[in-house]
Amino acid sequence: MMNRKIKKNNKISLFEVARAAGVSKMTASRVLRGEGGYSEKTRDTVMEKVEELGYLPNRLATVFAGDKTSSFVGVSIPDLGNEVFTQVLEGIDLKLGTFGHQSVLGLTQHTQEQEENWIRTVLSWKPAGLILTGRYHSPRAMELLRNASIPIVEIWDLNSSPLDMSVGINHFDSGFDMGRYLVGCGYTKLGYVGTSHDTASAATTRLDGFCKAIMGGGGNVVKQLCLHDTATYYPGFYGTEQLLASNSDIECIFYQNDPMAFGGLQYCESKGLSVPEDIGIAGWGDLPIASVLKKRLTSMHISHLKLGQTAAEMMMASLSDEPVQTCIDIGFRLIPGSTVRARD
Amino acid sequence: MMNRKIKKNNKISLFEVARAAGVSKMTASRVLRGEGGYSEKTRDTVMEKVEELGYLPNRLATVFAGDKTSSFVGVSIPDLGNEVFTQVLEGIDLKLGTFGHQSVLGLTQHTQEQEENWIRTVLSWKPAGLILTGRYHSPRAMELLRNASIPIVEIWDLNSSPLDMSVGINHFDSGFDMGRYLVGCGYTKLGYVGTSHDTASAATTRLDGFCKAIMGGGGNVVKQLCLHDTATYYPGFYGTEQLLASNSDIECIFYQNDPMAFGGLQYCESKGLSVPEDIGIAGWGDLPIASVLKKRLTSMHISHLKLGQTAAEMMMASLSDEPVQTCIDIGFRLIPGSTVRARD
DNA sequence: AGCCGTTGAGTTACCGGTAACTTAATTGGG
DNA sequence: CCCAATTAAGTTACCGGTAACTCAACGGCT
Repeated sequence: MMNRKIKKNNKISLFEVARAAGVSKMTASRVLRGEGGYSEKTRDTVMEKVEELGYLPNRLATVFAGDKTSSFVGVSIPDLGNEVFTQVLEGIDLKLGTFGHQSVLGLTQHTQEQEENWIRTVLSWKPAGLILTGRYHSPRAMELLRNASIPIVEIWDLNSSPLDMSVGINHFDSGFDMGRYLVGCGYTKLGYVGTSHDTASAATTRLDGFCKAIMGGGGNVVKQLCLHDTATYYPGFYGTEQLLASNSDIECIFYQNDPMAFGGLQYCESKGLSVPEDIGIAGWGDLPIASVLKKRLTSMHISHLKLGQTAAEMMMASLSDEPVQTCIDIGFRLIPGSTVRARD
Repeated sequence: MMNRKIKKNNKISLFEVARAAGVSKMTASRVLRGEGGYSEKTRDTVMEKVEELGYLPNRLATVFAGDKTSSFVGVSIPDLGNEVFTQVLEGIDLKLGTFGHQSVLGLTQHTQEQEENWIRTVLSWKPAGLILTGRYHSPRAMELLRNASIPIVEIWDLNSSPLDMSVGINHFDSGFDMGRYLVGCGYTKLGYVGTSHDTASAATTRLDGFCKAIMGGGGNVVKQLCLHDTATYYPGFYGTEQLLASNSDIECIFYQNDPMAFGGLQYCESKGLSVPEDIGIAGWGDLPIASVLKKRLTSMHISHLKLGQTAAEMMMASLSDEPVQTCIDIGFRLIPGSTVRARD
């Protein structure tokens, strides 16, 4: 460790710079902010000393002094094991970066309790704004958010009456459309494999929409399997095994996302089941892996990166008091693929 | 937008709480920090008012006042498109969270310039420490880091003479071991597909180790393909196509990571090439996708999550002045798999 | 010459906590 | 019963910037 002691030495604050340059703190401050009100000679002297002393501004002081907000944006994401969210996060962070803002990460692990704790903590740092995944928050969190009086973007799950702003897709509709499509393909006995064990989640909303479409189309969602696991490859694999073991008459399976669907595909292949002849497989999210499969995976395309970027843009617009559309639907697009029967 | 105006109203600072409770700011401060030096009655009154007024402490002020560091830890990661890094980041953030610290994210996009800019910005927030991916930083970044006098953990690429602390693996050795293993399988004409176009990267170091082992074993790395793309599925697919188009005699391909290797597998399957009969495929990283493939992918296992957690633990230990091992090797384990020929 | 506007500064106060010190009230021991 | 030790507070100053104000010097114009 090389820390601690040095601290007292390298306390190069604006004052030290100003003294070295033979001016007052205020003048140095003005130079650094390019505010004007100083001669060229003074500016050069100050900048020279800044360089010489290796002065690093203390933004804490700036924010604190001005009683303004920082250039932090708090970003909460359920987890990073799900590629969907990492893409969204990447979109957010890169876009925020272009505006000189930083993301403070919060992994909620799909619990409102963790989210609430994180919100409380991050608010104490006076962030410029918050970007939250999902529309469901604990009552206390809601109160904190309402009192925070900073811009808030709720992403992922489109929210027609957001706390402040919202961008995402209508998950119910996306599930519904997939259901309707599969019904149109002639399937009547469907199954579902996912991991959400929570009514307040987008995946559950998709499932609701899916079921409605199936029922409405005269089909039946024979079994909905919600595993206690993360939504990735292997749970898709063994979830499929479980599903088919108890309900061998299922004709087609809808998965929470593409990695799970891929796990299902692999299970089918390992058991000699042909897709789509013996069983149909439909994913959700249209993730990069789909690009290399020999059969195009039936899925639902969402522009994750764009979603994140849009969230960041809304945040920035709101911070600069530009007019902002409070609710943006990113939309989705069904990828017919060839892992389900062709439509009649 | 519901922001701005309210701000002036809800400026509930410690002073307001203290006044409401009929005590001084200092007493309220003591109560909140549980420092002692107050009666039970006073404590109850203060806590009641805190609750009633919805007081949220301003940590900016605390940090600023004490001239101490915050509970932020800056975490730089090349990108989030690579599952390897998202797992590391998840490990870091979850572990930091248990210590009440937050991650400030920085995506460097594999450039030292971006890293340097991010370091400068994040340092101005007086973070408690920094966790950086990689051992290569720009000269100015190095200077900033040395002067920062906060704990720094360099991860991913093990660094025997780190700035402060380091945790990761020896990439050269991991590449070497893979090379030696493949030579042992009887391969003499090897190929490589990756995306690093940068000498200062762990992937390049792996490739160096790989080449050394192959050469030393009497084999030959016929072609090294470094695409200008992100290291995921599709580049693995078309990279394989390119590689085989120009060098059809290659017997085995080593990939920068598992997703690329999977892309390669898919390419081979699409062309009717049998793996490992016609061509050998070796990945790196042992990512979740490997768990569902019908043939175990030959790869190199690294505990990404543990790497992240260890980094966070080292950081926390250093912050609490506990003795810390400055250099931790997380190690790797070769997964023989069955996508390369069996050893003689 | 006298006046005023502009330029290039400096001064003061403050943001919201906390360290360090002081002070008043209560308790306890000899 | 009085003085010392303890408890439960209050006061002051400060962290590092910046807003808002003040001030001096200069030059151009009538």
